[in-house]
This record gives sequence, structure tokens and C-alpha cells, in this order.
Amino acid sequence: MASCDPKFDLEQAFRKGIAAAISEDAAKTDPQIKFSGDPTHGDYQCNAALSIARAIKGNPRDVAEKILAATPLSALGTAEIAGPGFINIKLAQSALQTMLDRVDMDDLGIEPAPLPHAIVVDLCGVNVAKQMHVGHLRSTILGDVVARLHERLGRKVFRENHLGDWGLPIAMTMSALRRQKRDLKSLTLADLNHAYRAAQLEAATDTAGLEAARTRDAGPHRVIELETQQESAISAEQDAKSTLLKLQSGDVATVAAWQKLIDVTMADVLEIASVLGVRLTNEHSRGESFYRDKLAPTVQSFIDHGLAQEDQGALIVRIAEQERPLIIRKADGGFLYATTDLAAVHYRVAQLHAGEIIYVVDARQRDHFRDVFNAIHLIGWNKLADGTQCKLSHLAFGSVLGTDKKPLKTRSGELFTLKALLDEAIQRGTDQVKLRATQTDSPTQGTTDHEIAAIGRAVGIAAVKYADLSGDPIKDYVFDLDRMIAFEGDTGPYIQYAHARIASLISKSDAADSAISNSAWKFDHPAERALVLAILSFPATIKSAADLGSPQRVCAALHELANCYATFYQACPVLKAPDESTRLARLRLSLLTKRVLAQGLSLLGMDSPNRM
RNA sequence: GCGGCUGUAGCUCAAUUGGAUAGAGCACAAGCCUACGAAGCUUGGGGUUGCAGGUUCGAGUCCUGCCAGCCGCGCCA
Repeated sequence: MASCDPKFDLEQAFRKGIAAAISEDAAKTDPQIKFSGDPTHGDYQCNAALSIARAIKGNPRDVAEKILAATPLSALGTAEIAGPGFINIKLAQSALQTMLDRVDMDDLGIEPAPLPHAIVVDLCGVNVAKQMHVGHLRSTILGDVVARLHERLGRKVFRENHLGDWGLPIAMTMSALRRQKRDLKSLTLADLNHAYRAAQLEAATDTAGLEAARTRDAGPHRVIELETQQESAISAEQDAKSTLLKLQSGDVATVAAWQKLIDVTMADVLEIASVLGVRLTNEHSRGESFYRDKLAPTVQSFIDHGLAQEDQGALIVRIAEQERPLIIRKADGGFLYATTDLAAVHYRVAQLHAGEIIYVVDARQRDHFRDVFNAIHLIGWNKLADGTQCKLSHLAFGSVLGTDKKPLKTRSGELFTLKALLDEAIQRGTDQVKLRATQTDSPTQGTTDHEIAAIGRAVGIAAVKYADLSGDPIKDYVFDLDRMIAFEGDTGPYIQYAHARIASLISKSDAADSAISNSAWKFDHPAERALVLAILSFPATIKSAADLGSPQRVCAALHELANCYATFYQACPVLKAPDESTRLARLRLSLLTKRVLAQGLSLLGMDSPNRM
């Protein structure tokens, strides 16, 4: 099967050239084929001559000459040497046509790249009783897109929603609810969230205050005052601990209440996932409680391997060259977050046969994951049955900040909920679609209310997701409602717009599909050529986006493609092309662009409506 | 104190992992709907890439040292 990737073909050719002109050794290094940003430099360039020249102490231009002379470019195109030793390549029309034929198939040139083992994507990670806020958007959609990319390449993916459904916080919430005498039957997530926050405040606030007062030698009156406040917190904590004990020992009423909290939380999570177009259902939920029976054996394994030791009553794992150990059992005998994560890795490798586990989790947990991964390596739980090693990676993302660069809060002091954001986005999207549908000459005129709602939703959601996915995940980002729900410029709706425009063009053309798909490729105008190159680079972008876990690459490629199309659309009349063969060729190019755009949007979990 | 991340146009972000003149969007200014959707296109202004060194044909990218901001740092998750 011919390749549809100019870069790949050029790499093959230049490797041969380098092997013949320099040495087999030199050919093993990257031939450094890059897409030319500047069309005056050709389509692609080979930058290998410069680094090879240094290695063999030769003159870069001479080296480039030699390499080029030995490179079997043949039908691929022509090349010339420029600057200090760049080899600029202009691809031949015939070669591009062959590649277009390859892309213009059912798989759009994206060939399967399966892996021997499954990939686990740990995403979403909400806590029971906590409402999803905008911070959860990132883990959920980043994880979903990473999963989609791997799935598209034919890889087995497990989406694991490592729900925070076990431990003291949930017990605190339960005991708070009981003390408030809440009827669990009519419980909403907002109530839960409220109780959760109240419980957190009760327990946390004044511990910190008291500590501070003591360490800073505050006056005795202040300390006593705080200690008095502390008493209620302590009694609340006692109550929570006894609730936790009941839960852990399987007390029927407590377990039933616990299940109720999970149900209420999950109903909301799954609804949001559905609105977001994220593939996440109940079957992907494997929360902390799933591992509860595996915690003691996990700790025992570390003891048996001689990796755990007691320290100040707690059980710790020492990690080389690191001052702070990883605590796997508390002095009171309880287990921690880290214990659960260790057990989860074990399960995922041993039972799910994961060749890679990708944790899509907040960057603040970096140290935690580093320690857990190190502990896993120590005990060897990353080894698969066939002897290969599971790769443990943390796809860390930054925090969501307000425009004042402080943690996001609304005026009331409540966190901005994810639901509120999505509702607003859908509302604005719908308003916009509705407005356009009433304008004369609008292609959406006569659209039913039902369709308008569907399109408005697609546009609004795409805007929000694109805003989050198009940047580097590691950076904190400033939450700006207007920016996240923008429909113009470098946005999701911009891509959708290019797609809808093409759909409208094709339907107006009255050309039979077969006539379009049987026409000959033709692209003489620079805008057409740029569009062709953008199409051809897409499959490789998908592969690298999957391997690097970078959805932003997909966004950038789609924006580039949509932008090339917009320029082409402006410069090259399609329906009123000068002659029939040009008309059909441009229709074919448009149709292929439409399919690639739809594919890209789908990988980002966005709809591609035909009208908007 | 120790460790990590970040610093690019007025604002929000890119930069094919060391390549040629650092690019987009927003905002601003000027054009383009009697050719197919103006959620669009074209053009313009706007930069000492936090600072100072270093490595080399070549640095926003790698190294060293500073500065600033954010985050993390034993029995919460």
C-alpha cells in the first residue's frame, strides 16, 4: 500500500541517500524532514546535512550535495540546496495525486497502529458528593480525546473513572447529613455538595488555625479559643470515623446510604458526560471502593518484599534519593490514597494487561504519582506476563484560574459548576443559530426549533471543548466565559463552519457522488496546493497526537486545514469554476476536506453539523 | 528551606521537540458579500521570547546562575 504521508516517503528516500552518500550509521539518525512553513522554500525540507556535517567534520553544503545526489527522489519531486545546507523539496503533482488517492479512502489514510497491550486512561476522577466544576472539564475531555485517538489507531483502551467513593471525606459527608437529619430519598447533588463542604470546613479550618497559633506563639487566650472551636470539629471527626468504620464493616443501613450518595453523584456525572459528548458510562466506573479488599494484601506484598518499614507508627516505603518516603499505612492502621493507587496499578497491569497507564490528573499531584510509580517499579508490578513493562505516565494539567489569576469562584463564593458553564454555552450557541436562521438568505432558514436546538448545542459544546483542548495542558489557564464560548477565530465553531460550508456547497452542486469521486485531481492554484498539503499531513498528526498525548496538535491541524480551506474557498470558485473538470476537481477536494474535518472533530468528541 | 511547573505582542495562546524573517485569535485600523455561507477572507501596526552568561553553522527550545508568579512537601483524597 502506498503511503499518503509525504514526510514518511521523504524520510525513506533520504535515509537511502544518506546511507549511500555518507554511511549506514548516519542513516540511522533522524533525516530531519520538516514541513516548510514558507512556500518559497518548497513543501518540505531535509535538515540532516547540517548535523551530519558536524559529526563527520565536513562542509554542510558539500554534504548536502552528496546526500541529494544519492537520494532516489525519482517521482517524488525535485530538490535544491539553500542557505547553510538545507535541502528544499518541492513535491511533484503526480506524487501528490497518488497520496491523495490513498487518503481518499474509507480510513482517510489513518492506518491501524495497534499495540500488543491495552492502554488504561484514568480520567474524570470525580469525588462522590462533590459537584463537578470547571476543573473537572480538563481531566474528562482530555482523557476522552486521548482515549479516542488510541482507539482510532486500533488500540484497546480501558477508560477508568477512579471515583473518589471511599475513605474519610465521604464518611464525613454522611455523618454531616445524618446530623442534619436529611432525608436521603430527596437528596440532590447540590445538597450533597453543601454537606461535603460543610464537613470539610468543620474539620479542616481550625486545625490549621490552631497549628498556626501554636507555632507562632499566639497568646494563651487565642489558643484556648481555638481549642474550644476545635472540640466540635473533633466530635464531628469522631462521628465521621465511626461512620467510616460502619461502612467498612458492611453495616447495611450505612452501605445503603453510601450507595445513595454514589447514585446521586453519578447521575450528574453521566449526564454531564453525555452533554459533553464524552464516552463515559457506569461501566467505566471503578472507584476507590473497588480496591478496598486489595489494600491489606497490597501492603502485605510490600512487607513481604522487604520494601516497607515502620516509621513513627506508620508503614512507609523508602524511595532512593528521596527524603520523604511514601506512606502506605497510617499509624492507626488505616490505608491511604497511595495504597489505593498501588493496588489499582497492580489490578490494571495484572488483570487488564495494561501496557500503559495514562493518569489524566491535576499537575498538583505530580509528586504523588512520582512516588507511586517509583514504589511500583521497586516491587516490579509494572511487569507484564510476557516480560515487557507497563509504562506509567501522568498527563498532568494545570489549574483553572479566574481572570484575577486566583482560584475560580463566583461572587457568591460557590465554585462555578461545570453544568452552569455548559448550560451557558448551549444557550449562547442556540441563540446564535436562532438569530442566523431568521436572517434572509441564510442557509439555515426554515430550520425547525428541534434542529436549531441540536445545532446550538453542538456549537456551544464545541466552543467550550476546543477552548480547553487547544492549549498546552500543563499550563494553568484563566477562565474567561467569553473566551470559552467564542464562536469566531481559532475556535471549535470555526472548524464546524468550514465543514458546514462544504456540506452546503456539495448539496448545491447537484453532482453525483460518483462523478465527484471519479474526477481527476487538479490543483494548480497556490491555495489548492496548500490545502492538499494540509490534508496529507493529517494522518501523521493523528498518530503523533496519540503517541504524545497532545490533543492540541489535533486542534492545530484542524485549524490549519479549515483555514486553508477558507483561503481556497475565497480564491477558487468551485460551483462557478472556469470548466467542468476544474469544477469536479474542486468539488472532490472539498469533499475530501469535509471528511477529514469531520474525522478530526469526531476525534475531539465534537459534532459536525451540515448546517449551522 | 527543599522540590516542581510557568514566564513569548495590550490580552488569551502557538511555534512540527535545535532550523531559515517567532506565528494565530481577541482588541485596534483599512478594505472585501451582483462568485458558491461575512461564525469568513485580505492588508496593516504591535516582540530585546523575564534577566545575564554558555554550548554551535543555528537557541523561544539545551546547560548554568539569577528574578518573578503559581504549585507541592508523613499519616486528607
